[in-house]
Amino acid sequence: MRRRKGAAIRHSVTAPPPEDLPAPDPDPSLDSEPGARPLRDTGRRLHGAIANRLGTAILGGEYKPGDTLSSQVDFSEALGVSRNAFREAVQVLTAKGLVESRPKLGTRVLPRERWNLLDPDVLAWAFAGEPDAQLVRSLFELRGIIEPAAARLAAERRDRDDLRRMRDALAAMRRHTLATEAGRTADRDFHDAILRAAHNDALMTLSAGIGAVVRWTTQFKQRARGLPRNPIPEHARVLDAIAASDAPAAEEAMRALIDQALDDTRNSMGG
Amino acid sequence: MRRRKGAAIRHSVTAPPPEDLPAPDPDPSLDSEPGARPLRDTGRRLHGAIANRLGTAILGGEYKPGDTLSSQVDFSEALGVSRNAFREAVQVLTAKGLVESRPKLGTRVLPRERWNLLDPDVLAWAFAGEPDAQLVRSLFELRGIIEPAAARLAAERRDRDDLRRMRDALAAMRRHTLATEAGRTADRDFHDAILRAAHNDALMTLSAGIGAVVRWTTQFKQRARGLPRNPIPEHARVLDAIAASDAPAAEEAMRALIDQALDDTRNSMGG
DNA sequence: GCGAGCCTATTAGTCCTACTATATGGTCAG
DNA sequence: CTGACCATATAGTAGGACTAATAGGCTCGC
Repeated sequence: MRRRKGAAIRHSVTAPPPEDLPAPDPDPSLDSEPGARPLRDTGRRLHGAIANRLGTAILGGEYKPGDTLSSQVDFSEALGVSRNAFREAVQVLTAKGLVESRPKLGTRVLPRERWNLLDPDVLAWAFAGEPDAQLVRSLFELRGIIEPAAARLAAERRDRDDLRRMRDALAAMRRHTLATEAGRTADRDFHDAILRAAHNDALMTLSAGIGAVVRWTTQFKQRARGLPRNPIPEHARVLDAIAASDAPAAEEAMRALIDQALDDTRNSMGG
Repeated sequence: MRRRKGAAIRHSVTAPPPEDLPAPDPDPSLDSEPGARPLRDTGRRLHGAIANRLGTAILGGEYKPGDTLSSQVDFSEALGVSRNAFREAVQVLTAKGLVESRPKLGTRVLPRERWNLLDPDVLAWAFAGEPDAQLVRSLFELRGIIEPAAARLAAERRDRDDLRRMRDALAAMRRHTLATEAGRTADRDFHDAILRAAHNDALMTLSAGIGAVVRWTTQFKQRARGLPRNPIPEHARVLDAIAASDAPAAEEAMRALIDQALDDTRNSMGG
């Protein structure tokens, strides 16, 4: 009886005390009825799964800034997890600036400007539901600021490894197309390689966030229209300029690339 | 019948480590050595204080990427806190990309590129000790990319409130100087107001990080030399351009401002 | 001798329960 | 009306017990 697939959250396999809780949910001892709340699929560790759920709920607007969550006792009980696991999830959200907890006041959702929108997890939560058009626009604008500058720096500082990474990624983009998951990953790798090639730790930190944006918006474009435009030539132009150490050309090529992507995204979102 | 705790002793009132006495830890062998470490001053809540301590230790190079921390049982015991509080601190660090925990492997410090360097807390930890010159350079480079672009956008989009915030901040900078804490706060507020005036959520998120950099580096400059240069005229030029909706001038003025700040910082760091 | 696979020891993960600290809001004395 | 104080709700901390995952050693078959 060791292997209990995904169903049971309770650890105690021995029969729980019969009357210790009213338990509206039929605490599945052996039936894997996920009707209530899976809660495990969202992440491997339990507190991570809870953080994911809360995070997507907040980013999805289910809880708005200023709202107060149910008390930790009630909420953890409602989820069927220990208060401990729930608290650790809250710590994660707190660390990302989404909520704030104080005794007697409870746990409240912070105003948007406190959110760490560029945190990879937060971005993933933001794109878990329908992406907010306003947010996508903001992120593209940020890309339009960061990436051309990064391309310029990359043209000045790239080393052999940087170029290899970029070439590999571009080749992978050619092989698979952006219609495939592998292709989108390659696209993200390409942009990531450029950020790395700038040899700037602060920029590299943004890579995770920008990579997420690249990936999600690309997927979104694909879903909306057929194959918008072939993005390979634009990418190749950026690569060539960086390989040639032509900083102004690299910056300009990257700007063109992003403008095109923004244009396609705008069309597919009707904005 | 596993939990038969009925006979548990009713929490003896004899407090084990009472208040004023710092409770000389019997065995300060492992990770914490001097018994007189308050551990509460670093943050209001205990797990926050632990996170601060660990974060500064990691950012300060005390633990290097790949290192494994002592086991949670040992470490929490060495700190004299419950494993619970310690675990919550670890969750915070995990959320910021500093460490990763897995059973049997323990808690390991992640490679630098996984760190959320732009997280305000992480930046604070980075500047808690001697700032790494390389990191400061990276952050200034990022400022040089972000802030001129933000100033350009601000010139196009600023509203009445934005201008008021900027004017107030500049006035406060004039009143107090950068030699005072209030003056540095005003400096940060000025830059923050510009980021806000760009009306871009993603940029606003960077405001917290950039604000921290502004503040810390300014303080550092002050400590190193007397009064380097009067930065007010440069700031005023930026404000004027934004007020006049002159986007190119705003961008250029901001670029000049940052170049000057970078120059001063470089001189004071000998880099 | 050597590799596949079981075994074990270690460590994080989860749960439970009880208690403390903090902040709000209402109450009562002055 | 005002201020101090108490009641209450909620997060914070503690410590103990059990579970799950897994690296590394050990056994055993080949």
